[in-house]
Amino acid sequence: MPVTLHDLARKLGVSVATVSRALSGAPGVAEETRRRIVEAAEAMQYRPNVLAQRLQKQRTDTIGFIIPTFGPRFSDPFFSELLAGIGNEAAVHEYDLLVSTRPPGEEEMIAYERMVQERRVDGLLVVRTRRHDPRIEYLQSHHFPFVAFGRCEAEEPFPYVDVDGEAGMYRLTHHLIAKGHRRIAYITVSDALMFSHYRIQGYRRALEEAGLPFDAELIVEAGMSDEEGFRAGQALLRREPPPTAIIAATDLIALGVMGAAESCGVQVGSDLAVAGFDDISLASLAHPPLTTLRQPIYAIGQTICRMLLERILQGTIAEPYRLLQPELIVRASTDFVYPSE
Amino acid sequence: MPVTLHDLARKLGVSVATVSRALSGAPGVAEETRRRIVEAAEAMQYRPNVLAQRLQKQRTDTIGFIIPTFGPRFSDPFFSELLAGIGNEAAVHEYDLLVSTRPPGEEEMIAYERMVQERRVDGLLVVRTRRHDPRIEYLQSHHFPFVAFGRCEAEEPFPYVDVDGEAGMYRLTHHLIAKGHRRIAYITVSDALMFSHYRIQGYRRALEEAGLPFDAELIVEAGMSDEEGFRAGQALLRREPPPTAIIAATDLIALGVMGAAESCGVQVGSDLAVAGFDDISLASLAHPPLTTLRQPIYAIGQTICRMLLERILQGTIAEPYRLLQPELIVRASTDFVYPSE
DNA sequence: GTGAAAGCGCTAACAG
DNA sequence: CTGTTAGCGCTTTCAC
Repeated sequence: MPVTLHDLARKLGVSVATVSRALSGAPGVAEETRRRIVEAAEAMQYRPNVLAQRLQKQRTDTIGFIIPTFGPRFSDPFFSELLAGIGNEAAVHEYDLLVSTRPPGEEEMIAYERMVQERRVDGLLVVRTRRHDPRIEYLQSHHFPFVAFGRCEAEEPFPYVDVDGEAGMYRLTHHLIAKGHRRIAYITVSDALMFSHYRIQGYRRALEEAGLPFDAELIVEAGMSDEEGFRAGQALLRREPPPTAIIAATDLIALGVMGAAESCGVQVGSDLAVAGFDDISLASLAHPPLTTLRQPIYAIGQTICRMLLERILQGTIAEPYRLLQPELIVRASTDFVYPSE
Repeated sequence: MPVTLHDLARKLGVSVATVSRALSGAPGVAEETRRRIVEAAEAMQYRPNVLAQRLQKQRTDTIGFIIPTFGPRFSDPFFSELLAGIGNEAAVHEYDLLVSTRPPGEEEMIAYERMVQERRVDGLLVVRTRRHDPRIEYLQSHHFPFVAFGRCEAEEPFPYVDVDGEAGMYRLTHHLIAKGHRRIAYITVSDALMFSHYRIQGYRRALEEAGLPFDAELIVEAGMSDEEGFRAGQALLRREPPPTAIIAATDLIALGVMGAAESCGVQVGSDLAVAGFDDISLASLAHPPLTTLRQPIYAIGQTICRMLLERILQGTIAEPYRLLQPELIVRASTDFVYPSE
């Protein structure tokens, strides 16, 4: 049986109120009394019952993070780093982090409703936003504190951190054009995902500005895995004539493309340029190393967590809209000049 | 202001006890009364306050998972899949999952003490066990429910799921020997990690049984990242004579080794065999595809979670010690015969 | 400076 | 079958 405030109070011959005050550092306790209480608490190994504290305070001291869609073979190198950033930041502020998945076969919104309506958490982090995002609409309509990683096409503004995928892909495409490429293919993921929507726009803008035709044959949509990238890459390499460069919406997909090139006997880094987005750690170790756009995932995790705590604790966020610029990392997979036709 | 049991009771002219019973499905409520209550609850959008329920029941309905050591650039493709398994299983049983990291600069045990002593969770999942594991000793001494992924050299037995790394590496090494290799190098990680300890033992046993000498020159210790694998691979390839095969303790390391081979102009799949352990999704897409030992990570996550819930709910676990056999997946990185000397 | 007492919202024993 | 009551362990007025 754990020691309670009551036990301590009885032992010391004071009231529970005094003990509570002394331990919480509230004013109005004689220094001498406080000392005695703190000492006894130490000696008796007193630990507050967080459940009781929470019920009384009507706060959970917990933030929530609902992991976006999940299959058995979900594997995202990206995700662990984001979680590390969030988790560490939460821990620093002594907040618990509740992680939830959508149980197999369950509606996604149910997880959100549980969190919000049953008040399991004080605030939520939303990631991988969609253009029209019911989660965000729901949270807004319930005035529930949240911060998103990613923007979305919502009526009301909301606090977010995002990486400027449009600008990033623009610069990357521009880089490829400067290297002499004219047939630049693009592997996109679902346009319903906000980041995907922005990224492909950057690609299109760069083509336009360079006066290059937009060729629907060179656009393929794939799922967000290396396996899917492999398939999409193969499909693109069968085009006639084939592209001389392939941009993938994510590094994971780009790694799949490199596998596909290998399987087709195409040499990445001389016959074909390949580039991705994210700069996962494997990008620099691929053969050849992969050109990509780096986003500071760990720092983003920290930032969205800190912003959410700001919102919860102070009711407002000093700098609620943050758009970060990704850094173009040119590596051997694109660092060669393609001979002009 | 959310609707409480009290509000409902007053509205319906019954007592809170009756409402509580009706909603929880407890016996002893007239069918007609129950119907009225359930209807009203629905209509008024009643949601139980989980904090109050927990305080009263003295259970948190939450399990905890403390993520092992974490740097800013922590990135483990492996980990997201494990978390998916755990999270989905917890959700199915309506348990919350509390994920905690060790805040930067804090002792690891502090996170465990918080969880246990402040009763934030009903049980814990421990992963990446160490030979001598203070976390496990601590949990045992406090009689706190937990299940581990991995064994350890503890006095008292404890429930775990593990993959037989010794047997796996034995079979893999045997496979390489059968392919004609005689100089088989091994990249290990810290021997303090239980899985690492077992894996290298399988390698040694296979060498012994084949009558091959054990050459300390061919063993290198590395950290658990692709970058470290790259460095270790380079070091091994500089040996004189170099190994004809390299086994890495993990796939991530093996991928780094393949990068190193590339950088040294060594052809993996003909000059050099490389193999790993885990079967992460990138293994099959490497160039050439990587031979490895597959462990069913998602299923392991589900299983340790289910076992923990069994322990919490029933006090005991039907099958508390589970040792799974990894599956040897032979791919092109080792699937060639090395000419005998 | 300290104590008594009233809850936070819920469950469960005990009566009726 | 239903209501009354007593907590779960803590914080926080309000008196003294």
